[in-house]
Amino acid sequence: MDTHRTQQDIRQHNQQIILQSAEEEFIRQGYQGATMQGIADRAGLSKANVHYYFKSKKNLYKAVLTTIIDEWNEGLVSMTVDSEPKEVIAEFVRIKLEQAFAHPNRHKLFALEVIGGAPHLQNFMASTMKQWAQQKTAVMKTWYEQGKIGVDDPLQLLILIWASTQRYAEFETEIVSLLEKPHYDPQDKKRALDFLVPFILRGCGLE
Amino acid sequence: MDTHRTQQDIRQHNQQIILQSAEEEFIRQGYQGATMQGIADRAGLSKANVHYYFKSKKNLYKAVLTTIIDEWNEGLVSMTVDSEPKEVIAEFVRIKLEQAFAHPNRHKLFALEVIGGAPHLQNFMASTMKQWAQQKTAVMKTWYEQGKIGVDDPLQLLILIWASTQRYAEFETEIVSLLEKPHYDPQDKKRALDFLVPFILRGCGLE
DNA sequence: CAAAAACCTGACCAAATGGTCAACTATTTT
DNA sequence: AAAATAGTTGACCATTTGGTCAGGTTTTTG
Repeated sequence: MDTHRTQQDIRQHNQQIILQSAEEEFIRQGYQGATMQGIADRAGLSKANVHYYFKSKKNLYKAVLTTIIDEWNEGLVSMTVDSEPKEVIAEFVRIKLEQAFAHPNRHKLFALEVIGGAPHLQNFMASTMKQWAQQKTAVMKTWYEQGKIGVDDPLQLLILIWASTQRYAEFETEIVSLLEKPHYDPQDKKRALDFLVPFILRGCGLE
Repeated sequence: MDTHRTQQDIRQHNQQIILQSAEEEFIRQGYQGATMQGIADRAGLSKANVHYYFKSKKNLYKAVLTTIIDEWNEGLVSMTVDSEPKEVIAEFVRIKLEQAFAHPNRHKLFALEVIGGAPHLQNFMASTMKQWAQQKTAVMKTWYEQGKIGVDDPLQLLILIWASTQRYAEFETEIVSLLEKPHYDPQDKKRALDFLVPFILRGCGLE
């Protein structure tokens, strides 16, 4: 039918569909369990063709992980000593929850990596993530000292916010089962948001 | 040296060391990635001997999962309409956090299963866990209607408590990295507890 | 103490899988 | 339009791995 796809289109399309297929296979089967054949089938390509775009399984896996890490910086709340804590924290929870519902698979794969000891993420966690966390906790510590917030251990707060938002992505299977639905519907994100934001603000002694 | 181990001792010891080795291998490598040879090596037994005790890899994996599910019921807080919400919730958080620090591997494996779609846990999640959650949320709903608690969506609260406590087990790698330590030390559990209990109680509008 | 039962293992297989490559087709360039 | 470049694939291979089994050793039983 469309006999005239440019090579650019072909390349872009195939690379993307392979990455997406790989992401799902890696989540469902784990790194070792996922097969190049399975990824190829899901993508509707031949196994050899997948190898044409990604030299090896490890190479493909790293490409998938890179996508995830690149996304990590999206929508990071700017947080300074002069910001209004209530606004910043609420916005942070909102963004994290948005991401969790928008890209559950990426959160799942990230979680799989961390649980398995983060063999491919050590560099990222030891540098980017650690620095980011240290900067944020320093600001929050100042807030505490100025009496603007009721939490004296900001790292614990950060862990709780990550945990409570990302949970909706990582444990989708469990939560959806408890909700007795096959999938999330838009209301579920709203329910989570309407619960989490006030709850966390109260926890912080705000509002 | 100890030439006179009874067969009962041998059996018990080997089964246990195999289960423990398998648990670690399954976490580190995933189900497919874990090899019977690797499990045998870690246990200090021959591969054939592992097969002597557990007929197949799938069989061994199910045995490991069963251990985890059996433990699930340990220390479940009794929660009735007449209980004092503040006490019950604080105790629940305490127990969950205790379990997370005491058995991180089991939480990790459970999480791996759920993230991967819970192929081996569907029965458990659809029956035991769902019924338990429904019973607890019903009680909390009554608390809310009686004005004893400031949370109107108990399931969200349950999810948050699970998420924020189990996180310390599942994401041990990440948290330990942020703490700049090789392992948790006893103070870390205390820090988590001292943060979480008051935070969650405030979130619930208690205290 | 000898027969039975339980425990243990090296050697071996069939199946699955990551990866390669020569040859083929489609697109782009000159 | 033909040469060059990029995309595609079936067939093939080396390696790994779950699982088996005959025959061995140790413990228990009568």
